[in-house]
Amino acid sequence: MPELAEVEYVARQMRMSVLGARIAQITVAWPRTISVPDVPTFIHLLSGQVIEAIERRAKVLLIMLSIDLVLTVHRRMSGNVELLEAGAPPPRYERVRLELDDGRAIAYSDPRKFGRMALYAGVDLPAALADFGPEPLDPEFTVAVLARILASTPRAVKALLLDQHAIAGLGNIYADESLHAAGIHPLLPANSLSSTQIAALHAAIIAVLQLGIAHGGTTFGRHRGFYGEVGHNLEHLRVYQRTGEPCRTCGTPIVRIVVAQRGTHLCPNCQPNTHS
DNA sequence: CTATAAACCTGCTGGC
DNA sequence: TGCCAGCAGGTTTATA
Repeated sequence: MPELAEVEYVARQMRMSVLGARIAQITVAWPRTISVPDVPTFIHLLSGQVIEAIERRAKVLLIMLSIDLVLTVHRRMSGNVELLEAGAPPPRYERVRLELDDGRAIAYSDPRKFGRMALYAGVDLPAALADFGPEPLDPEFTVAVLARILASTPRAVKALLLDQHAIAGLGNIYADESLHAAGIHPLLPANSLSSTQIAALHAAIIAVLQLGIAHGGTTFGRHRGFYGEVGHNLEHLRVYQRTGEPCRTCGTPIVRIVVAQRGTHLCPNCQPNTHS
């Protein structure tokens, strides 16, 4: 769920509502949520910081603070970042809470406890984010860039799309949706795709992500927006979690296979296991 | 380099 | 209704 589209949507919401707010008090209910630095230092450094900007890289939310500090949040499988109005009850599974000096609070909840927060000095941020591939929605992500990534390996194309070192921000949902929209079978070797297929995949990745953002993300399970609301992209998905249901393009039942240890959904008619 | 499995965690679903 | 196995949006690390 929290893939690029979900993180981007929340980042945009945060820009509308918490820029300029000061963090007054920090509570850490599950210490392992904080990967770096240690919890006492984390709390000490964060206290009194003003939220100056909100950005995103891959699936990581970046909260830029005063005094050249950056708070990063990776929600992994089940994390949510939500705004609590003054007096609002905490969400279930709250792991970290940032109380703002205006009475509101930013709550991080995460039932599975996989998500992580970290605090970096600005100078250390580039190194922390260095291993990500290009941003799919950045103008620099051209067909030629995608072609070069695909040509570099014989791995299954779906496995490559999930690899954050290759391309940043795609997860299981949007990888499946991108491949369906492009008419490409997930098991095809990445370096076997035709130039026509590469161009189709490039367009599909961008379209699928932009649609996901426009719909407020895909709530399959527990993704929530910054104001606690569900995203509506689930009803627009064409293959993900639709095993056995008719393809919205041709009516053929959607099939589920396993690729790179991940459930993978495809239309065997729209996504033939061949090139051209 | 590539692939696979396990680990980190808990909740939910489906089968019996 | 109740219990249990298996599965889930992600990433990292160890092993082959």
